[in-house]
Amino acid sequence: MVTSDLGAFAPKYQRVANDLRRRIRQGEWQPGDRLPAETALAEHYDLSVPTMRQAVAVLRAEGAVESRHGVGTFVKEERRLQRRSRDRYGRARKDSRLLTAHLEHTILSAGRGPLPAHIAAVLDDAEPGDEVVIRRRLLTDPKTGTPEEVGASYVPLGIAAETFLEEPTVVPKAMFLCVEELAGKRYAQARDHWIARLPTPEETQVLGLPTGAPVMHVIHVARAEDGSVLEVSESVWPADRIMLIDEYPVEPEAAMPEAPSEI
Amino acid sequence: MVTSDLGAFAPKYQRVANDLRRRIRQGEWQPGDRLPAETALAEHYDLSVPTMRQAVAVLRAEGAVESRHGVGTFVKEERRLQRRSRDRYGRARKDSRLLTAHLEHTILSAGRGPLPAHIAAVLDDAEPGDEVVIRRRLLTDPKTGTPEEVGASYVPLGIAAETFLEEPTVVPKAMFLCVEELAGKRYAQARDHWIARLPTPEETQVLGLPTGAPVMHVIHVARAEDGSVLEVSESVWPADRIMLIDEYPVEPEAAMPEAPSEI
DNA sequence: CAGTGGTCTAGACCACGCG
DNA sequence: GCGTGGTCTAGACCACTGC
Repeated sequence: MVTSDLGAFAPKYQRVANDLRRRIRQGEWQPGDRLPAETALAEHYDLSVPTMRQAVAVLRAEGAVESRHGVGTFVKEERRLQRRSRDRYGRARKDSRLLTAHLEHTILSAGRGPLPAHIAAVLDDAEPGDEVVIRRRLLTDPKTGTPEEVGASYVPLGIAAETFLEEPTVVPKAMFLCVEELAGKRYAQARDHWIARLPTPEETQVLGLPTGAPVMHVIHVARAEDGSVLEVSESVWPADRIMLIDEYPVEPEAAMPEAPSEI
Repeated sequence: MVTSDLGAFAPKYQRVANDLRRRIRQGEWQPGDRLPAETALAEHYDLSVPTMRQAVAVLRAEGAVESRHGVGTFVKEERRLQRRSRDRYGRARKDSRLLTAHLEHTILSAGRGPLPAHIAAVLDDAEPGDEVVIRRRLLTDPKTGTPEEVGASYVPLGIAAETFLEEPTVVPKAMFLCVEELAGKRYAQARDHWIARLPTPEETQVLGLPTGAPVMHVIHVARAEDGSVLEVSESVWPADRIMLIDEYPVEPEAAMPEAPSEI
């Protein structure tokens, strides 16, 4: 395979961003170290300051560095915490990589409100604007104070109306156990919708994201055996801090080998 | 709940980006429509052209608009194709939302090479640099010519060496069936690792991504009953075109309700 | 106070696609 | 040729932090 001349004619800000990325990976600056000031870097690379800033902005959006206004630009530690999609149901709680137990849970708001359109879009049996109980939460690393996750739960009025789920306090036990008790039904099926995107302005603010940094967004729909929705829960994480894990058995007898596929 | 004054003191380029986003959502410009030229927009919003460009760049990274050099900036259709994480094993092939069957498969390269570090990082039983058979693929929408997915498969030498998997041609049937035949073992367990991030320069080029647009990256590890790796497959999609779906049964008896959790 | 990054301007020049 | 977006420059001014 021929190595392409990728980048030979790339714009300056990209070539410089690539070079900075390489120097960081090679350990020229360690996590926590401050990079030279943008004016100094601009001089070193023989660039104007705005173009140099554009190069640094690339690394900032990637999560490789973090800029603190008035202080400097620092190399970030590359730590992508692993999280299982099904941790919410209590399995694998003993796994040391589990996150949420270490995080501080805050309820941003709780009460009735209209079902957002992006939630209704993944449900066949609900309309945007339907009144539901909405609980918005924020999870923060108590050690660093860093916001790690922002999310919300949507519970049908028939289950949550006039209950403690309308109160803005952390629930006494795992959320799904509360809902099971109130609904009188057991969780039976789940469907997750995983999206990567850029954050909304609100998310940028709440999560303290740098401009251009993407987020991972999961909408989790839980239903009872009879198919009725018990709870919809959505979570948004800064993309550079998370890796979502999904383990499952393969059932080869279900295979239908008719179509060639490289996947 | 009090509506925050978010954006009242936000930078101009953000306020203008928000306004453009709103105008697009309200249908002032339909998908396919061309936005006014940046100079015209700059005049309308009483901004300098560079700042106006910065605002447009936000929408471009979000996937809301697409700029064609020398032509103009156009509103993109919001279509997020749904794809099941486990389609590769032939289930749900009848689902009309399944993607890969409609796509054109191209083998970019096939042959032996070292296991990349980011793949070894999710395996307990392999080291970066281990020699494996690597098949790199590109999936393209034949109607539009748009690249929709770039990816690779990594198969242990013991299975794929001296076989047709080292040839850069599309395999005659589903990949996992080929590997099962060659290995003499059945696929039994799978583990997926889902990451959202900004693309590498190579991915930006191959997928034709605008600057700042994120990608979704999945590493799929398939093992036999005895725990040996049969195949590792990774896929990268432009984030704005995909929603990954994961369905699974909930087993409430596995719950361990000891820890309060809002998730 | 000095140094840093964040925003914004004004304008030059180029590359691209189309008529 | 002309209008478009893509890149780059030079510099101003501000906001934030830490000494």
